[in-house]
Amino acid sequence: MSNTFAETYSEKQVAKGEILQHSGDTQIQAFFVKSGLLRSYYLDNKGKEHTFMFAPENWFIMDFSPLTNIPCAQLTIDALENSEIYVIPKSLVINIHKLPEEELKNQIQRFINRIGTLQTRVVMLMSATAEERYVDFLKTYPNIAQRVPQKMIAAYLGITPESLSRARKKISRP
Amino acid sequence: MSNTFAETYSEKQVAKGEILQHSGDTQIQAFFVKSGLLRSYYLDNKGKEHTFMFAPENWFIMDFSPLTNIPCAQLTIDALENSEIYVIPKSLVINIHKLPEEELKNQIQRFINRIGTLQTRVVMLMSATAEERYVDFLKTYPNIAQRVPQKMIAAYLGITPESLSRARKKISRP
DNA sequence: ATCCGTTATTGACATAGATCAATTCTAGAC
DNA sequence: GTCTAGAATTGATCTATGTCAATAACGGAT
Repeated sequence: MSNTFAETYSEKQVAKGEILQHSGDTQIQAFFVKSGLLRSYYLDNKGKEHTFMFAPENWFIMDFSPLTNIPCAQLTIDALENSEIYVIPKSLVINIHKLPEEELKNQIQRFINRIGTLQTRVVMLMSATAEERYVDFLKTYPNIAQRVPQKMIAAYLGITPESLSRARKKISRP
Repeated sequence: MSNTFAETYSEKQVAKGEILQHSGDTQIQAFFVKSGLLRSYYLDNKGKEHTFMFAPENWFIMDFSPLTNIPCAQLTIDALENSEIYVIPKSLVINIHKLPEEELKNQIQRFINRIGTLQTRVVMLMSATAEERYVDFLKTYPNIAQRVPQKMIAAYLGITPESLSRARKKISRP
């Protein structure tokens, strides 16, 4: 990150299990993961957790909905490992046109990448079976699969832990 | 749109059924719908169409994947109605930092809105039943439901036309 | 208005994945 | 090391949604 950018964020250590943002919060921030692993998830009205994304080293994570016409955060963000993070104020995300040109370009590219990732995710959720989605997940996030509990991967794929267990079994000895 | 912005796009009339971008294209553009209705969809390896999005008046539509590390377009974009559109070159999407400040802010907000919309879509696909997703669709896009064939709505919701037909029946007389 | 091809509906049946319940496994606390 | 709570696996069902097939309803072209 550029120096100018660095002036505006704050550094923070978070312990495994710590919650950085609650669903319903109106104050929101973005988080950049220097080391460790964060996660965002959606808690549905039946009390079920749905993993929205994992953020390992060098990833940004934030809930964009409060920047649109939705008033408060839909997602909860927590730490799956002890992590070193940068906390980036919302104003810096909204007013990125005030960033130095280099950082502005980076931020725009990050937006585009996020849109691309979500596009692929939507397409996968609509067209692929649970097993195919799991294989795709392994390919896309090879280093994450070992670091998070399987039930959270299942919650990312939109299936139950039981179904994921069966899919894994089927893949290991087909 | 600002005048400066206007210098760079071209206007175009497209007839219903016309294809503006094929999956596999390496040359990509963004389209702004002045009047009419465009659609983007993903064709899976079983030959099934999955509606990615609808773009009625005043919407932008484009396939972002070729702006990430994916080399060519994953989506096909076509016209569901005779439409008047602006064709926006890729360079203008990538180099938005060269836009006048006002238009830059608008474009950033559009990116954020798109991310927010996709976030909600992913959450819905993972946590809601087919019927719930349909009800949500009607609420979110009330004016589109009447204008597009139901099979395309089904393809947007990730269900079959048959299932949508049954869901509709159930809603009309529960 | 009439045709014809596409779209929507309906029914019967199949299946992926969910749910519930019972073990087994594992990692952290002591 | 041993305990213990949560995580993962496995088995037996259940259910939402898909598939296949047949009919009905549109809607554009002539």
